[in-house]
Amino acid sequence: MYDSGNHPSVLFKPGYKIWLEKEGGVQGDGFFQLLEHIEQKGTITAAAQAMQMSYRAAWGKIRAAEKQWHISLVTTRVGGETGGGARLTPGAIDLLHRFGKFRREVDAEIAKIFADNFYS
Amino acid sequence: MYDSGNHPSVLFKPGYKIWLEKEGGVQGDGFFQLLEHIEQKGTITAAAQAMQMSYRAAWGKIRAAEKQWHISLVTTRVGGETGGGARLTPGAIDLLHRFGKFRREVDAEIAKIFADNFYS
DNA sequence: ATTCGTTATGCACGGTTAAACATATTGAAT
DNA sequence: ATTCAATATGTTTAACCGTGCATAACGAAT
Repeated sequence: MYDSGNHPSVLFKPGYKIWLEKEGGVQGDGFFQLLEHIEQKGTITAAAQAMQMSYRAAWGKIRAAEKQWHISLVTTRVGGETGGGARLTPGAIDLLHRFGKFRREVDAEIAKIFADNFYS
Repeated sequence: MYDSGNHPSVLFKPGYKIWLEKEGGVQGDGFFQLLEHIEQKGTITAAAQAMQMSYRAAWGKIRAAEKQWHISLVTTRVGGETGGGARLTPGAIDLLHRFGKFRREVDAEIAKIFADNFYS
């Protein structure tokens, strides 16, 4: 019925999620990907579409992060010939780069640690 | 209103969650703590109380893990003078130790990586 | 046969979170 | 003044998950 004979450690994979916290506010991969898309596309609307989420959801995440973290992350302009647009603040760009590097290094390190403990 | 003047990286803390995956089944800290309590107390009931969860919830987690992972983790006996009891299988003990070490090493490594990227 | 503490399991309820809906508003261009 | 694309919000719906409730079965001891 059960294969308790085999080593249990085999076939397992590590799962994890990382994020940034500050005063109760937490944001992870999804949020920073959203910021990245805003930087590329120039509008929240296009960024939201790229992430397959509603504009409402995207806007809500940004607002929540700014409110909880007490930081300005996205500056917007409304109206005009293009309807409007959005850009990242220098602070957001800095945070984006730091988180990206943090994530990549964590990815590599967790893979290594996991292999050490589960494939030996 | 916003303190975009200050370096945004300051005051942030890293957040994360790690777990083990196998064929869709995932289990993390809570589950392994539960196993640890079962090992110490000898019954699922006592282990559940120690974790402030219902017996129902504890039992459900164990069953789910065994079913999804196709591994026997907890052997139980029902009835008798003590009413019954539960013990960990060798496979569960092995997994418990591996996860514990995995977690401790990840804890240390993430703290280091975070400091490198956010306090520099 | 009765008691007792534990395992075993279905089911119904509630709360938290995410997605969907519905409207305003803005401002350059024509 | 009308159009247009995007920002800006409140409100409502739906889905999911954990928790608790209720009940049954088990087996050694008395």
